[in-house]
Amino acid sequence: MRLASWNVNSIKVRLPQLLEWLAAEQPDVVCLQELKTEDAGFPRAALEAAGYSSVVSGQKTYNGVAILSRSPLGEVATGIPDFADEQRRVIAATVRGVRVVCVYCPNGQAVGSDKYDYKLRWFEALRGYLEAELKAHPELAVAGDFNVAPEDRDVHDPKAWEGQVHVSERERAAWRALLELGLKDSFRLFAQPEKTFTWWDYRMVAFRRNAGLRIDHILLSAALAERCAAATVDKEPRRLERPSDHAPALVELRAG
DNA sequence: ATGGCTACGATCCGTAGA
Repeated sequence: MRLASWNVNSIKVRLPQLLEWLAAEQPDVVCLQELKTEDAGFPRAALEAAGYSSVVSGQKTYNGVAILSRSPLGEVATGIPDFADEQRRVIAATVRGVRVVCVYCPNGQAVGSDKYDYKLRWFEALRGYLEAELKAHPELAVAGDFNVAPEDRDVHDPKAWEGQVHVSERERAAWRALLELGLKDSFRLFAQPEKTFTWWDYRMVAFRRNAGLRIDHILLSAALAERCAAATVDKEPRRLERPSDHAPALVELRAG
């Protein structure tokens, strides 16, 4: 099973690129973030025609997540249980026995801001949710835009970013708390090229300078990590005209 | 100099992203 995650930064703007990418890469399951549209505006028919069924938790202007799959999607759930949140950031479904949780974690804006506090509370709620999901579903993948660069090697210029939002100690601790549940950062299961990132600012010709962060991740439970044959980042879509500022992350899972 | 794009929904600029 080929599983991907991509923050598309508007499904309406990126649909042509998404369709081309699906045809080229043939992923089985795709977690999408930042749809920026309500469910009614989601291009369900176009994706169906491309061979993908979808489940969506959309929102106007901000946020919005979806899971696409070439196999049937079951046990669909949205949001984090017991965490009241207007923002559509989480959707989960089961595909071929694998529990897939798609997340768009809060940005946090600036350390010390209200949004930063919300980000930390949100991660704590996510941790509790994933702890329960792991117990119910040993084959668990959590894919999305985490808005955390876990280590300095995930940051193009650690000195410039020191203490900033996305790399601050409390955010990294929140990330490590997810790993402590027994989840593995799939990207780090393999030797990787240095300075592999998943996000580059639209400004400052950041992509051409590879001035990026690795903030989009696919976490795997132990049972899935054992079956993981590859974990990569596909920078190609970021090279296109009018790209998303994020690149897709992918994993290859052997049959269980 | 802390900006610089991009998307959105509302105007002809503000909010948010990261």
